[in-house]
Amino acid sequence: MELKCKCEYCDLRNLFLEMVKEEEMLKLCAIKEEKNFKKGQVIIEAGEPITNFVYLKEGLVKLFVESNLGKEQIITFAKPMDFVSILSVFSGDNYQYSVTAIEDSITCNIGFSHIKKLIHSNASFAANMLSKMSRISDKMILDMLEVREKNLKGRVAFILLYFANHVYKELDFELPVSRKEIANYIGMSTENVIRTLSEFRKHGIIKIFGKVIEIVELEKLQQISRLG
Amino acid sequence: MELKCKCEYCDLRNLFLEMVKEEEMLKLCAIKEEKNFKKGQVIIEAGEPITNFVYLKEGLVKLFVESNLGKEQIITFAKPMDFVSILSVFSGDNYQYSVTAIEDSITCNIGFSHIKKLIHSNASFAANMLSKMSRISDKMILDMLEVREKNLKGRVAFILLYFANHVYKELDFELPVSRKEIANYIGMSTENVIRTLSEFRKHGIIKIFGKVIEIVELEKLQQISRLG
DNA sequence: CGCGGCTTTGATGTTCATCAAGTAAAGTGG
DNA sequence: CCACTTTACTTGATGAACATCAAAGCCGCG
Repeated sequence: MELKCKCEYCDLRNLFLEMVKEEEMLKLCAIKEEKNFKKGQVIIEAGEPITNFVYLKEGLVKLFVESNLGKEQIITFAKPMDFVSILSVFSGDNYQYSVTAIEDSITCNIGFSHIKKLIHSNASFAANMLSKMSRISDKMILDMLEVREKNLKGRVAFILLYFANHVYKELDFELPVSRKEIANYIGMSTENVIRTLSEFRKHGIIKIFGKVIEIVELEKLQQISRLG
Repeated sequence: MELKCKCEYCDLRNLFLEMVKEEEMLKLCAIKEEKNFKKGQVIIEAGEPITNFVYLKEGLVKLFVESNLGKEQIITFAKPMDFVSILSVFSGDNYQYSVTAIEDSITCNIGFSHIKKLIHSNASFAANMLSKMSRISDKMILDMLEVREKNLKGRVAFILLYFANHVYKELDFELPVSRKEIANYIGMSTENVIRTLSEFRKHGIIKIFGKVIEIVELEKLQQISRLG
């Protein structure tokens, strides 16, 4: 059988567009645009008008806003198959959050007007979107609450476990973020993030080779995250 | 003209069900159930299976979760016309958050299966829901971030202004929440919330009569909230 | 009336931010 | 490729912000 469109085999299709008929799919496939971003490049700038519906196909990104005094507040990280733009996409005309690649990334962009049309004409698609959005917003809120109730050590342990368990699925990985970015995510100072990492190292809980982290005592780290 | 259903004049209808046709409306009207809750009563318990789609018609409620150690973490407050159940409603089979009345409240409940049917058959309704949900989740997240970047005084000022500006629209109002609940919302200790209120009082920024608060120096309070 | 929860204030200690200073790493222009 | 600049990282010292503990008054409620 001839492959009419690469999208047919794209995981994103299964995750987000499963409710779309063949015919629609081909149309979207023709319209969609893939974009490459180098580590550090801006994908979406808060305040910009929403023109595209953006998925992350490969890589890793951070969502953040700037606080009153220009300090970056990281809301969450997103992996492939996570949304990138979806949260504010339906809420207004402008993006509420900025998105930046923290690893080389590829996005799949679909003109927003097309998605809008789809939603207004295909109830199953809309329902599906609703449920996905709901799950994502739930998760983000629960995550923020979980982080908030922890102390410094607990928060640092939490983010290490996040990368180990949910992103890389290895105990040995290269941190895609700077110490400062960790600080901006967990809401603590950079110095104290570093101090805590050093402390974990001194106690033999982790090993540090620059950006590379190896979790040695997983259970201890989990315990710190739970109780902290 | 004969009034077939009280819902025709309900504000909720305009806000949430505007996309529904007359015929559907009458059906929902017959199905819907209004419930009264006294201050303090539980409306939704986290973990319960989702059976109803719940709006707040009158009153004031708090949404919260229990942290690991049984400590209440308040996520947000909801006024009439705000959602109550909508956030987790589409994300899974169980409520993720608990909801309790902090003032005498009336909810309008619609069996969830009916809403589901509507969403799957009426794309405009689904699209409308999507946009409302998106706005709410955006607002909640931005609020949480805003609170997080403030210090103790800034946070207390923020919540006073929230009640004054968004809930009661008066500078003189009765706090519907205990000091402890304020603490659980802004993520600080009860004692320090009290201390801060006392300090505001000593500085002539507010007056306190038990639960009743009068904001005297609005601009100062706004300044504290901004800079804090 | 008396009990338990809410409120208030003070005293104390911990946690964390900030400041300072130095090293390492990474980008930049010649 | 090297000097230069900038940015990231690290550690220590200090002080501020905040939690916690303790004790007492208050209020509502059975």
